[in-house]
Amino acid sequence: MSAKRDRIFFRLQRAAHVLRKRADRALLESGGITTAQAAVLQLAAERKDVTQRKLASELRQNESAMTAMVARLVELRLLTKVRSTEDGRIWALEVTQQGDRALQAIAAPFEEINTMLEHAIGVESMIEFSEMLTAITNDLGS
Amino acid sequence: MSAKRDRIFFRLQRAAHVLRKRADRALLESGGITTAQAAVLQLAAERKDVTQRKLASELRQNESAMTAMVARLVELRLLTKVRSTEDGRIWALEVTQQGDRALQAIAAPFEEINTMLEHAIGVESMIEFSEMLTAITNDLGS
DNA sequence: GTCAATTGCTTCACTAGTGAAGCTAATATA
DNA sequence: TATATTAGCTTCACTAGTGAAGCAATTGAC
Repeated sequence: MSAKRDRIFFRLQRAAHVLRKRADRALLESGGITTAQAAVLQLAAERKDVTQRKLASELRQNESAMTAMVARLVELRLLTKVRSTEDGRIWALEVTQQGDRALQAIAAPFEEINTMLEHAIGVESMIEFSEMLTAITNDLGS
Repeated sequence: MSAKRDRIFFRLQRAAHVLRKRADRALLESGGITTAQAAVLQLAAERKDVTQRKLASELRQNESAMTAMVARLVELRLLTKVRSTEDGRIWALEVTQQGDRALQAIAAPFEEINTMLEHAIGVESMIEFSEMLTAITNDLGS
């Protein structure tokens, strides 16, 4: 009984892990970036005036994780980091052309992954599934 | 459209991450172990003759991950690792009393986490949710 | 029975995260 | 207008994973 309930947690972790492993391989091959890097780049590309703090809170991570991630992305020349003129604590982050190209390169393979996901859980259950995940994030998020 | 589909992947990752973070804090406080360590210890406790290879494949991880994880667990005196007499490549793993105690100590807080999970997604949807996750693991698992 | 292939594990360099402590710039408060 | 507080970021030591390359023990093919 308890054994079975325990399993839900691990089942979720395992599914997420398996999926990420797959996606990482696909994205690395096509665009040279990981899913974690893609998440940050995508947020930085679509939002204006992103700070590391905002990225961290959106991704439910520590600010220290963003420091490291942004450093890697800058090193890879996918992102630039310039001190803001308005606030001396903030970094103005911007996706480079190379960053944009990487995002474009992963679009198709990412679609494929999502199609596989859709297929696995059934198209008609997608919305419900999505809502469950959002509920978990909202209820358990810190 | 594509933007919305992308999000499913990240939603799953975010939910898993949030959940793990919570559980790690709870288990560390009560039993001094992480969820990843709990997963390995629990498998080692309930199965007989586990090898690192079997653990790795069950958890969908690399064997190198198990080498490191088992080393940490041995260091923490939660697991013992003795060369098998039948096969000189295999390690006979065994959960120590301290390991058993840790597993007992996390049982209740783990139940709590699962209750919160159940609450978030709705009790009546648990089986369906569980099946979706299993489907993902099976379909996408390497 | 020998030798090639396979199995089980390890090592290495790497990404990606946590949480605690600390530093500097900006903002309130008195 | 000082000064205390807060906000944004960084550093550090750590866990936890990947994937490639390699090594020793076992097994299979002839």
